[in-house]
Amino acid sequence: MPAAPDSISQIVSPDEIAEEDIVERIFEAVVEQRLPPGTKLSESALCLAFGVGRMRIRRSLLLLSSREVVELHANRGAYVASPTAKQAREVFEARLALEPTIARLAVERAGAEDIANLAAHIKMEHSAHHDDRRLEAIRLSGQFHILLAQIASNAVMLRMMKELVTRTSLIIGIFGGSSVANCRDDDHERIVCAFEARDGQAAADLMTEHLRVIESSLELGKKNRSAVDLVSMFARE
Amino acid sequence: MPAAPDSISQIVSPDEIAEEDIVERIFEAVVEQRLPPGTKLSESALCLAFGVGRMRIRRSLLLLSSREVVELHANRGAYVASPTAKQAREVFEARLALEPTIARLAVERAGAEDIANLAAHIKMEHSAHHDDRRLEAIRLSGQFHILLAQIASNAVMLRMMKELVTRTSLIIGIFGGSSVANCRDDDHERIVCAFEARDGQAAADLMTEHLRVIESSLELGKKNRSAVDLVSMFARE
DNA sequence: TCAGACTATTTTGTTAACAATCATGTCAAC
DNA sequence: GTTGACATGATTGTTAACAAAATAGTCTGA
Repeated sequence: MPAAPDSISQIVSPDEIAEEDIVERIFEAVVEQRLPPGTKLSESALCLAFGVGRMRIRRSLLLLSSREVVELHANRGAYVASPTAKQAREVFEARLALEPTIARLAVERAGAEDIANLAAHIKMEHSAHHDDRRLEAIRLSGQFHILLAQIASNAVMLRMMKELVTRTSLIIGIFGGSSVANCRDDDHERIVCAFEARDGQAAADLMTEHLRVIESSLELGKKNRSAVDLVSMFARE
Repeated sequence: MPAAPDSISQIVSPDEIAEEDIVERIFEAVVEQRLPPGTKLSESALCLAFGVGRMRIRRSLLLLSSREVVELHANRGAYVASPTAKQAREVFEARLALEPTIARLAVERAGAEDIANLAAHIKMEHSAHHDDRRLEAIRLSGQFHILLAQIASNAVMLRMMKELVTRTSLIIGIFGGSSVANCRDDDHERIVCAFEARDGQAAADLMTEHLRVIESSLELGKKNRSAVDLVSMFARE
């Protein structure tokens, strides 16, 4: 019998973490490239890490796999996904279909506060980039695109974008040539300028160009990493 | 010791159904409106229906909820989702962002066989509509949009479209005025004509118009069905 | 020294029993 | 007769033990 059932209206019990949060946390870790492609995600380790039972971890991994951020191999466990070149092209094709529209909608619907947030975000990106805080820079770079989807106020597209941004981090981890950072924040700045000018079409066009630049900076059609990599690595000529 | 481990390369054991198949089956049932919004999906019933254990049903329901086709209420079970008007607008906004691009890509990539399949599909739609096989007509109508995504050869967008088409069926079930069938198959026919003319831009434009017509035929901004419905239903004026 | 088979341990997958919550129906009191 | 509390039944959520698979390690034999 509960002593004081006064305001138990907290949605979740305070000491337990929901699987949605676990999914979100792993998404973040992948975006920041703290979890590189192919990393094994053993159940026991995750149980320890999050302090929850195996069932909850199992459900979280299933959700992650349904978003194609982790691969589930039967009887062998869960691994951070390693997108193929084909999948990489598909992800960018989807982003090119979605994000210009998102940018246009976001411009139409942005309030003064939203634009202020965007400006502040750009500043944070700049300073992170300037101070060589690489992890933070990567995280903010992805977050910018999420922020646009939030301003566009469309939950469906927001969810899609979270998945696509996360997978893009994996793609950059695999196919990103050594020099490639993530997004050039100059591009982001120009997009914010389009916001301040209230020019939706310009924002959409800039976004299209931005995505094209990122994709073309990748070395698709090259290594697959792992199996094939070894073959070519030791090929004699 | 296996007697003949010769070609056990069947991916799944033959007598057991995978949760992916269960998800697919329920998707189909929702598309065909055999599972109306709000239908309770009790675990025991589904266990009986698919002849599998509770765990697999549980996982399937989790996957379905992550696609927003079923709602999971804690301690109360799973129900077929009842999209709100807001969600309906978001779904159509996402479709308007994705499907014109999909149509254009599909035209670019369609082989002779694909176009033949599309023509055959239109015929089936016509005959189903003519013979008043309503269930079949609805199913084919949604299938047309999936077929385009398949021809576009983009797994990411194909998965998104399966979700959006399924949710659209729920939306039509709730907000579709009495007269609204699903898609007018004339629209589909015109899109196939654009394929035969190899005119990607025309296909994209026709798709945009097609989606706008469907959305505008809905009665959004009206009933929510269920709770609110009762209030207004018994309101004295 | 290396290859192959065998054993042991770890890790994943499944099942079943248990606990908790919610819905239904009943009964008493006003 | 209606409202409230109460008890019962059914359904969901969780835990723990068990089974199966895969990996790692060891040993034997060329």
